[in-house]
Amino acid sequence: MKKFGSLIPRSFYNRDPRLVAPELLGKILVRREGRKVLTGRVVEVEAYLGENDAASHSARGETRRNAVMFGLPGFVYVYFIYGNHYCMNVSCLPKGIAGGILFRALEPLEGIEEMAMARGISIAGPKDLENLTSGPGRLAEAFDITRLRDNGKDLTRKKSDLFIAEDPSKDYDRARRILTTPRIGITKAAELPLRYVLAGNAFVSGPRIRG
DNA sequence: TACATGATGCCCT
DNA sequence: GGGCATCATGTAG
Repeated sequence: MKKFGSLIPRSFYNRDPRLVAPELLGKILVRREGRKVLTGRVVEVEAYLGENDAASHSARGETRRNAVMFGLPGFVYVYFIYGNHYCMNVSCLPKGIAGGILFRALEPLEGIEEMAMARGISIAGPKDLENLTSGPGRLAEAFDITRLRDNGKDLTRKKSDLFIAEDPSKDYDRARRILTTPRIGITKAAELPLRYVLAGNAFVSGPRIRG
């Protein structure tokens, strides 16, 4: 049985992040580590816009750090935050127009032992599994996503060691329900409802959301 | 060159 | 629920 389906094409990302973000839920993030494969289902994302979004890194124009957000859609933007954590985004909209989506939580599927190793924890119970990739810093650490290794990488090439694919289990796709909430951990434009989660999913970060 | 700040997570109460 | 580690980046001087 196939673990992940067809690759998501660049045209998928060549739209407003507010349209791409909810559709990204349920897709599969794939990391190749040599012979091993790590996969996780996207269960929580946040949209970040361009100039009209004060919370976005691209709000004040292009710099060397945020250049990927202004480039072609479907590329990885990784930044380092709070001296401790990496966060992973994918660029949206055509070249020259900023926009992107932050990956906030995954449901780990394959390579759970490798992820736990990367996180420096052991899985002793269901709570440990739920916390494995629940949060932007956590999922980046579990998938060994760093700025040096992954920033600027093309997510739409299957030969890449990092890409996004369809979820082949259609039953899950049918059952999904999407919830929209304000974004987490920001001070500017905090009221905008640009966070998207799969309702009721145990791997969503933050307080439990019933659905 | 210096400094303030942040799209977080962990540990302590 | 709150404090804090820790550093790349951006902006000011």
